[in-house]
Amino acid sequence: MPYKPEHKQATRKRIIESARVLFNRRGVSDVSIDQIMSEAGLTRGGFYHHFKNKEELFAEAVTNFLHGQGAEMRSNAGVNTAQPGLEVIQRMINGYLSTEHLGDLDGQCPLIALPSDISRAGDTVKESYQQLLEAMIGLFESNLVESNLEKSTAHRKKALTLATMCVGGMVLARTLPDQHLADELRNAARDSALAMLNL
Amino acid sequence: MPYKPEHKQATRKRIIESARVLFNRRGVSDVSIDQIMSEAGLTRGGFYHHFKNKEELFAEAVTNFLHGQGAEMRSNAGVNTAQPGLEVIQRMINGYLSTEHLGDLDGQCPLIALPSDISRAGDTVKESYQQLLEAMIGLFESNLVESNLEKSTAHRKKALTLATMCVGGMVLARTLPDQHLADELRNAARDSALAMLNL
DNA sequence: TGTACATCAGTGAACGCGCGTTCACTGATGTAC
DNA sequence: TGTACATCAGTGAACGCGCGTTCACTGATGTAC
Repeated sequence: MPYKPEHKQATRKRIIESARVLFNRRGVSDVSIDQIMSEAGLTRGGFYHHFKNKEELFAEAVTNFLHGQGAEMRSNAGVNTAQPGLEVIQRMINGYLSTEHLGDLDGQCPLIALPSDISRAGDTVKESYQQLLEAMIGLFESNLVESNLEKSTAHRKKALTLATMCVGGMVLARTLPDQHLADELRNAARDSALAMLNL
Repeated sequence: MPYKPEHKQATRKRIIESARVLFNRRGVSDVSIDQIMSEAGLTRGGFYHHFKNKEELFAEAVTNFLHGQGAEMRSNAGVNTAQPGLEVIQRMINGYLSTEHLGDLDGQCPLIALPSDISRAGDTVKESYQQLLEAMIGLFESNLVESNLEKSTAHRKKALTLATMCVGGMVLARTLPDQHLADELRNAARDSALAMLNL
């Protein structure tokens, strides 16, 4: 038997990671399989040994973020390491709406970089995207529950609103040509989100 | 002199309107100039008598919404006809985050349909997009000023946050495959936005 | 330990196709007389 | 009022190009002996 199973696995990961970065930079339609494979140090022909088609790769790229940079963002907010509570939410909001995240074109959350691409993609992609959003909503919701006395339906609504503000603020900030307005909007979203925590 | 000047103007409008609808449905990259011209009842060759290139048409399509359907949305909220005040904002939020707006793929606001396309486009497009967003922020801001006693910096921040919630809520709702979650999120955004008005 | 070999990850030429854009043209129009 | 004509909006064939995908192949690998 030629090559160990890990070898193919590792190549596959490399293609997904290359795709994730290029999609984040230029969108799905404007990045070719040639470019993705080349960025991964491979040639185009090999692509179909790893994926059924471009759409499958797209879904994998979103899922990859969920378990990679996304998990890192949640971990930076203190999930699993810190005491659960509003401080975890606070760190997540500050991180998500930060200047660093806005500037990190390669590492940014796909919720920000690719909403239009995803709304036009197939169900597999959309489900990956939904999982990612649900991870964010879940982080907010569970850390609200532990922290104050509101009813859980109110918590749920608050968690959904916080997710809307985080993603919405960043999507708009990324799109505006006027940097000052972009910052103003992002800061307003962040402050209003933090204000909802009643810290 | 052949044809009246209005004739070319009218054709140009027809092309822009055709583009606006098709872009809304399928995005900019996935709609061809052939399809746009054909939808407008013309053939591809004539396109360059009206526009420098596809990008210029994109910018025009966004601006067209601002003065067309967008103006209609603002007018439905009661701008210029009703007493200025929180009720105008309330109607705008309810309309923007409505089931009707979510279902209106052809007539929807480009802020919702095309954020990713715009973030990758040139400055002309981005400026058209910014004008559209500023119209929304301006509606919120000016109708807050007339209505209560907060400081104007607080009004500005609130207007920016409301715009984030409206656009963010709809962008996310459009992208989620689970209709129930999409509705839940959109309703949460709407309720939280309305709650900021202290009606 | 050394070698022959089966496997299959990766290669790169080729496919048909639709794209954005160009251009020589055509023919409906409004005007000058 | 009727006609000859200049204009230019609109046509459609053609361009080079890069796309997603297919496929016959090649050669590095781990294994069997």
